Amino acid sequence: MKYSKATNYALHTMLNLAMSNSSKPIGVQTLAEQQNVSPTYLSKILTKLVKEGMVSSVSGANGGYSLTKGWESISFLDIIFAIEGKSSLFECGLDHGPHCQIQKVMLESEEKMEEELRRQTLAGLVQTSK
Amino acid sequence: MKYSKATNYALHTMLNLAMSNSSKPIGVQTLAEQQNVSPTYLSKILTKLVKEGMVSSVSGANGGYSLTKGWESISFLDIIFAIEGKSSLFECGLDHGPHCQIQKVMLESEEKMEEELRRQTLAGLVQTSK
DNA sequence: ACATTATAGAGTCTTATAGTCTTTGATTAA
DNA sequence: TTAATCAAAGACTATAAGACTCTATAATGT
Ligand code: SF4
Ligand code: SF4
Repeated sequence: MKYSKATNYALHTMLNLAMSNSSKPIGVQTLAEQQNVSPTYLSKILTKLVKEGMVSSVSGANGGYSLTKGWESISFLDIIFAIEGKSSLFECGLDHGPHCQIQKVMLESEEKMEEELRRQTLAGLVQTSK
Repeated sequence: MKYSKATNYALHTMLNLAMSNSSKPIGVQTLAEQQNVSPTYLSKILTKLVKEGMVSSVSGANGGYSLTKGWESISFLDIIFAIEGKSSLFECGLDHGPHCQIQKVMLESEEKMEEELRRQTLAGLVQTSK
């Protein structure tokens, strides 16, 4: 069980966008160079972030990607969910009702991690990264 | 990113062993029936648990598996680590030193989950499951 | 000896991840 | 209005991981 590389790329890209804070959008070409990843692949990842409303894109010359308003409060969890999906890490298939302790423990522990990931915002990341 | 089915089997098997608490070992055949999984596959999972010292096995007629002494304090995390391995969920490959905030956040959040999984023991599970 | 049961390894099947290539569509600058 | 520039979408391929299966071997009790 590992985070996908796509999640890694997404986190770094969001940090890059947040740091550069230029008014003009940044092209996928540039973003890709900073992480040794192919532009076409990164663009698929960026499209997911756009669909979640964290990033806005503009086509055409001088186009590219930029963070949307309110980016400061985007959390790690938001980014991770955008890429990995929102479903639980533990799924047994069956459902033996509310007395199932296994599920309870697994889900609660996962929730602890998510709480922390929700607490950490892009703004906080930028703050400590520069 | 999901837990593997093997982890699921391992957790259920450990619970089954803990609940049945018979003095005689239980064969993989029996353990497999309780979860609709093939005996040969479950045996591979059990072998991992044996190697971690949580379960002891005896070959031959009337053989099978049983929990080792001190099973009460085995945690969810112990079981999960035995199957999934102990490496971190987030690995970026590179290492940009201690000022890397991305890694810091990811690892700390993971640690929160593990704390909780460490707190939950087999004994506690049995207690609330019967 | 013989039946029973765990262990080990190779081998298969399926699914998910990671990535490429190509086409289309939007936008801007000339 | 045309050409260049960029994102979006989809089909496609490749690699790796997960989820098994099969067979052979070793240990143990009767
Ligand atoms: S006991 Fe709980 S974890 Fe196990 S199969 Fe039933 S619902 Fe799922
Ligand atoms: S910045 Fe941190 S997470 Fe990113 S590659 Fe460097 S060490 Fe890894």
